[in-house]
Amino acid sequence: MSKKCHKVIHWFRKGLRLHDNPALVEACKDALELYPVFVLDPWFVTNANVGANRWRFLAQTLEDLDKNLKQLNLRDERVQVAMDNLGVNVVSCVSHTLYDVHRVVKSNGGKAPLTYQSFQTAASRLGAPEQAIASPTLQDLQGCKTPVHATHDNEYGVPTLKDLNVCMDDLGPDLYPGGETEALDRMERHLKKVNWICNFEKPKTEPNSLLPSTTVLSPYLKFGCLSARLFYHKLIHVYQGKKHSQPPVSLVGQVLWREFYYTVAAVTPNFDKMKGNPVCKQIPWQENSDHLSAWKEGRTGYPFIDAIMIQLRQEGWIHHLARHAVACFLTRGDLWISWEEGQKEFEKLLLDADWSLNAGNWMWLSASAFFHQYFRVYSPVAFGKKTDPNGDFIRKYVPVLKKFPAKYIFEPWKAPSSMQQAAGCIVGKDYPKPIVDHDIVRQKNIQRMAAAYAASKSSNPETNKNSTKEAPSKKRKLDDTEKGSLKKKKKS
DNA sequence: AACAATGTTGGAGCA
DNA sequence: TTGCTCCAACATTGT
Repeated sequence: MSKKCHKVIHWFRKGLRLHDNPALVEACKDALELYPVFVLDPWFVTNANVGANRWRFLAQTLEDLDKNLKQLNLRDERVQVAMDNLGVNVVSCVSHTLYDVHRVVKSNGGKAPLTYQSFQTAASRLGAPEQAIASPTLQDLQGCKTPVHATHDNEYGVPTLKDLNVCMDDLGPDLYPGGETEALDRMERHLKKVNWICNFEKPKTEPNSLLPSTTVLSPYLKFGCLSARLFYHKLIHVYQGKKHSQPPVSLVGQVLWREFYYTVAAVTPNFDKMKGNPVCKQIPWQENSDHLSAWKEGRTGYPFIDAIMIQLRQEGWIHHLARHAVACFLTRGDLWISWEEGQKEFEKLLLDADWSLNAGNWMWLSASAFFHQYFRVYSPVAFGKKTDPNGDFIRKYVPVLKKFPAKYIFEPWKAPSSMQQAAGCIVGKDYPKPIVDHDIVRQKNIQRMAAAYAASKSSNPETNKNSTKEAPSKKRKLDDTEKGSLKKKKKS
């Protein structure tokens, strides 16, 4: 069948794995000589927004990939070869997402789906996602050599963190090692918990547990150490014949959220910016470098927010709802700073930082797109108490506060000074006072959001398809009372 | 055609 | 303790 007559380059870009890698299998079929390469652009090394933990994850992933490729004897022949760029045939395959996202857009009438439901409907018209394919085997590679120079490892081997100029002091504990091997192990460990898989509902998981309450497969999906299609079908297999949760809250639903953001991002210009982004509400955010650095460095004076930001910096992963809390705080909730600033910091520090998801979720949380109920504001005090009334999460990540009693640990500035003294932490000296008064700025910012929404309506009414006539505020009040009475009707 | 219902994930105050 | 209201939105689908 296979005609092993070509010299083939397999360019590893996203799918840093052997399993479910159709382009790699395709390459193996045809290759007399195979050159698997991963390109680390020197420009990228200098300029990319990548923190130490994320560099380490990538280096570990490349090490693991290199090891797995070696097991396929993909580098056992050391032959001098002259590369010939003429007649190179490029094969690229969809395997980073469940679907070809452009087909999903087409299925949605050529428009980006702006709700999860419309995305789901459009995607389901395409049928189930394709099955993941097997890793290439030694059999597949019979008759194929991978010529390398004797100096290969020195010149083209996996770079060390030192090569990458990573600041070793910035590295936190190595909780989530990179690589396909770890990804598959981690997935299998979770798949064994059948009841947990079947009952999983994302909004019910905890943002501030001491151990992650979710799978933490996101970094592996981001780098392609794990195939989304493989995870999807493994989940469907566990569900077979059992009652199980449904999208959007289920685990399959989480993979579909990823797909949703990939789909919208693929056809939306300037998706990672406010200006020139047709789906993004234009909001007059303000700059405040003091507040921004306090947020980044975990010095806002709100222990729940600060603990999350410190966990992010140290460990490179925080729970989805913790992201909600700090994102709301930075933008529409408290600091009124552009979501683009938060996006940059997440991109640098999150192991799972994924362009489409990062931008999409920041727009969601700042009520700039997809989500519009801007009066739903997370309290930096109350939200964390629900799942961690004792404040153990805060005690772990902001240890200066650890001696405060539970009653005050979410708002230490309210503790009597004798208690602050006993705890060995004076607020304003050993731990900052709150940089804003949440109860006050919350009100003010809701008003600002209302104004921004109203402005976008009047300046750009044709984006609203059926707004041929203006909706004056009196009319709006009428709608409100109608809504209220309807709610009552529904209940009775 | 017009209108109703629906949607991952808020919180305070009050009965 | 639970459930409702207020804060006052938008895209999409169903009737």
